[in-house]
Amino acid sequence: MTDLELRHLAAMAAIAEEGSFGRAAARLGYTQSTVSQQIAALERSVNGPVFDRPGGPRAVRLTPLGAIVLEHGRELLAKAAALAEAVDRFHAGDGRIDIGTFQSVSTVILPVVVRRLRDEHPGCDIRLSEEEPDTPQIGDLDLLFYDGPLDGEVEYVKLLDDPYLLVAKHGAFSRNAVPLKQLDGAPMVAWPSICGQRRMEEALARSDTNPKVVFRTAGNEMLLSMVRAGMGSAVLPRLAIQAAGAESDDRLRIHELRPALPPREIYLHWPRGRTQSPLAQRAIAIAIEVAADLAKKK
Amino acid sequence: MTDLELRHLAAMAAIAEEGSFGRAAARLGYTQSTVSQQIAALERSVNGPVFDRPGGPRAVRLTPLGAIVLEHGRELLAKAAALAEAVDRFHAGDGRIDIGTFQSVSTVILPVVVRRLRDEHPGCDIRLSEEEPDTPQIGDLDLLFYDGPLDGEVEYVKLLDDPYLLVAKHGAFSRNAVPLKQLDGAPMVAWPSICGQRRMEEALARSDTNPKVVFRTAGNEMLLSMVRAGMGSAVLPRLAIQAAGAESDDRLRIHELRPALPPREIYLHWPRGRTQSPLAQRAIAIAIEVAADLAKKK
DNA sequence: TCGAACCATCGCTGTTGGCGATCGTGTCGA
DNA sequence: TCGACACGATCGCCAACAGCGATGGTTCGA
Repeated sequence: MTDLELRHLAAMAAIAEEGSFGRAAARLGYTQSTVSQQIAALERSVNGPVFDRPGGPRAVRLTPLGAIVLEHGRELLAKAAALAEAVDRFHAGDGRIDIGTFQSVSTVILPVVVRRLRDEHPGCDIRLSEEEPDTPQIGDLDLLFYDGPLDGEVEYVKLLDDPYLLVAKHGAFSRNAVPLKQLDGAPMVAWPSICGQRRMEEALARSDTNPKVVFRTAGNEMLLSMVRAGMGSAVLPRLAIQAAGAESDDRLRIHELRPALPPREIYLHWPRGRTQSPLAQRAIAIAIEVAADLAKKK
Repeated sequence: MTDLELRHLAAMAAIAEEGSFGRAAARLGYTQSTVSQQIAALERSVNGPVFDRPGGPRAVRLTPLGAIVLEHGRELLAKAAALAEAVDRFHAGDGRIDIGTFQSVSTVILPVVVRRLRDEHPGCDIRLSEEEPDTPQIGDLDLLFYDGPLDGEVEYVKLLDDPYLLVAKHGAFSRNAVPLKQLDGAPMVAWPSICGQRRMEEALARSDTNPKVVFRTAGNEMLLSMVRAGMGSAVLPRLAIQAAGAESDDRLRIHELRPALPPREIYLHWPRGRTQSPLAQRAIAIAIEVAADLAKKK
């Protein structure tokens, strides 16, 4: 079964269409004798003749066995062509890519990356999944955004530093730059304490600043509403603030912190030692570009 | 596209299932180095790695490209297996056969042949076609029954001689053997004058015997009804008489003719120079057997 | 009867498929 | 930390084979 060769089937199909070994050979770029031997080999492997050769200038003709072989053979050739085309598409950058992200990490970067990827490769199949917050694992993902470097079988790049800023109700703080200490005991709304959020709060604590967190949610809109309502202020990464449109809201004011907190770092991870698809490689490149643009625009 | 080989895909599938080049090699009956080279060749033809080799005792793993190749590859292998199975079935005698017959030629033989063929090969696809009476051609048929040998690109065997007998109303003729001359001017019912029928009537004429044909039809039942009704007698081949059940009808009597007319000869034809399917070969053999049995039973 | 258009076959050659042996490498246990 | 594995990659070798050109055998048509 595995001793039949696609080459032979292709020759057979060509002969069936041309009606002659010689013309088929010319079409395929072979010699007549080669094609003759190919068919002989094919006939050996199906254990019977596939063409009747009437002799003389009359066209060869499929035998009943030949009809069966060719019928299936054409399907095989079609599948082989489909495979070749799929491989070409893959190399051209189409295909599937699985991207993971944790919570709201990169609500700004990821959408831009996805859009540019779709623009470049309209046929590609981009799958996003928001991972559970407790187990940062690459798993079967091609790419994973996370606010910090991960351990294990991964490689990564730091995409950018995302500085923490204070969002407060307009008038709550008079200066543009707010001393950290001023937040000690102050009412705050915040993200759930996972990952980077926990690191940030630990950094606050190391500066003897312990705000009173009165509400936690992962929803940025909700947080800003709470700030506007006077529940408290919020310490958020700049990208999250921009994405939520807090800058253009007159009721809110963005302050820097003094001293500045260590910024949230957004990392892009991918499995180490695994061959990346061209699509994934492109996605990494795009993500780095987009991050660089964001960092430049400050 | 045509440079990929089923062998390589089979190796790839085995590796994907075994998780190791070596185990796959053992399963396929190859050496590890051979399998390694097969995959190398495959990777050359798809222009990229299909497995990541982590090194050490860890299992190899499909790359994204490999996943695509294997996905299509499995289909290819399945198609190849289907081809092999179809070929096997063909050699076992299943398959399609087109049988042609002219008018009522072999109303006895053909049904028996078909029944035995179906019994031997329940999966076979037997197609019968009754041809137009004016153009005896083999065309694309595998087998053709005809009452006489045909010219052209055919081979044939004579299956049997089918003697012409006289069917008359009981009491119309006193003797068992009726002299031909007695039919001269006598009323007769007969088949349409085609093929063997015309030959038979010409033989009558050569003996200066010109019956008066009062009715023609290809329907044997109809003919016998006419005979019973006293319209005339009928000269028919023995097989047709037996098939119509005239022998067991008290109102009818079967007579021999003196001298006997040259018998109807039933021939089986098949295209010359074309390879026959095993099924067709078997059908020919069966037809010859059946005809011999009929001739023996007289 | 010859020529033309076929396919089969033969000898040859460069390539390749498969093998055994060896090497490099990563993992895991002592 | 360091061998002892368990892998796949690679090398050299040999037999097999694919493809080629030339030749031969058939069949049909002029």
